[in-house]
Amino acid sequence: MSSVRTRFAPSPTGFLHVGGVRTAFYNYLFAQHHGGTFILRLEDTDRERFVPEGVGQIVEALDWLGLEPNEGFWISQGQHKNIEYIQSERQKTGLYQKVAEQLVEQGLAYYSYVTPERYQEYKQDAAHQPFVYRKSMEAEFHDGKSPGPEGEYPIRLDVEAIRTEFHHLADNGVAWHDEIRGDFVDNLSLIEDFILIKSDGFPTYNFANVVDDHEMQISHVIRGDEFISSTSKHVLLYELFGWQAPKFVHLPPINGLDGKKLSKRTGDTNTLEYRDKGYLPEALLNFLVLLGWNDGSTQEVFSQQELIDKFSLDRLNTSPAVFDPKRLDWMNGSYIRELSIDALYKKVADFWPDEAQAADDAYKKQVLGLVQERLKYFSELPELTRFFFVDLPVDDSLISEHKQLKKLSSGELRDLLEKAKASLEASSFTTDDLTQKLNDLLEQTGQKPAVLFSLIRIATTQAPASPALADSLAALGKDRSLSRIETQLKHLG
RNA sequence: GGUCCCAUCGUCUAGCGGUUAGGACACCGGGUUUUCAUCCCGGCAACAGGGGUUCGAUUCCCCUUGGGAUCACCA
Repeated sequence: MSSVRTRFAPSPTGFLHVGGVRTAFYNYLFAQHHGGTFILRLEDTDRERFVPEGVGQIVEALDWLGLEPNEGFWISQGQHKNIEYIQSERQKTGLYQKVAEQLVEQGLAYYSYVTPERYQEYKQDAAHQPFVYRKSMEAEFHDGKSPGPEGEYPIRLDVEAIRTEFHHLADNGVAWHDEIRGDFVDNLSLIEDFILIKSDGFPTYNFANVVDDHEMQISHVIRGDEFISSTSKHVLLYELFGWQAPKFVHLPPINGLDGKKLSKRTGDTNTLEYRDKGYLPEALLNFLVLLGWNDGSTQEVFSQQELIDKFSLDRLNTSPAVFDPKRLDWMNGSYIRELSIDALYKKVADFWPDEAQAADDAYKKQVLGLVQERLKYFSELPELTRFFFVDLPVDDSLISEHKQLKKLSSGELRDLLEKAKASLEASSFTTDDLTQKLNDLLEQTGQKPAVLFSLIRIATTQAPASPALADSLAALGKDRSLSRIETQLKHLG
């Protein structure tokens, strides 16, 4: 077993963001590539922003994507599994409190009396200058009470104390290495006395993250680059505890088309919306993996196994990528086209138009086969196939706006349709025979396909677009095709 | 404002000192006996700017500009 252990550690403050999916996937691929372990940990220490449904939504999305962890929290049949990977559960064991109090005993951390409000005032006063909070500022806030057992006051790290006790940190600063961005170093004077345990007894991200990554023996922390600036805090903690820090990889952000952070306006951000619109998870993943990674070749479409085989940190990009929905559509369409009809049929089960309810499987499969190549995502299915299941009202604009047909008089149109009707009445309505009959009709009328076929197509579908004419007619069948031509004829008067 | 990150076609990207700067998406033409799509062919389109280093910079260094992150009892 490889010693590579990665983790995805979302916060249930809402749904799973597609940007988070890319992060999860990179963690997953890296672990799989090395035969390592991919872990899911829930970071729910912020009880104020906690969204109860968030937990289920995150797992639902990961499950849909097939990113089940090798280890860690999961929900199976409504049951929460491995809750020891949930930080709020871990907090109940007193784990974080114990570690923090050890630091207090060592004189490296202290109970802090400053209120958030007063802290903000301090900051305001320090406008335009760097502001770092220090223990020496505590004196004026001490109300004489001693800290209660419930953690009435938060615990802060005492950086000044660290400076005097850890000379190498005082001299060299806190240094760390990012696997794709190189070396970083922060002077201790830049690191403020940050909070380890909040006054509600829950650990902060900066603290819990370190304790848990160490306990869970995480080898590689692959996360968004918004954490670059707080990594020195984490590394400082590892140094204090004498723990070996994991390797760090900070991913660039994913932006929307407007160059700003991906938002509702530039594309859906909720992963489950992609499922509901009918995107294939493997296509979404393939699209996302290329937003910041490539194998150096011109290959665009990768199977999951290929990605596992080829994924490596050194091919990761450091610059931001823009999420282009059109490229996703292309990717999804290409995945859809690769599917067998039977496989595709199973996947689109929930996307048929209401009118298809009564249709049998064989017919729906036939229709599906005709639209497969033009389907970009499944929720397009109704508009693409409705006319196969129900007679649509005659739409005059289809003819009046047709660049060739609009030149013909209704008499000429009627004449053509009558001939078509007569010809089709003699057809067995197999695709081959229909093709034959249609070709004969071309000769008989002396018309161009653009005119004749368009007219028949419009009369029989009443749709702006449809699959190849002979195929569509064969699927519709003789009765339906002829009756629709009849309807169009009557409409032309 | 302090600290930090980033910078090749509109978009995703290849490039790791010498290339006609390549591919893909999108877009625009053309072809495949109608439309839309698929597929095929073709086209449009980029090294942010300025200094260095070098025989030679898209590539290495610095500055400028632009974009972004962070400066919470959020993660």
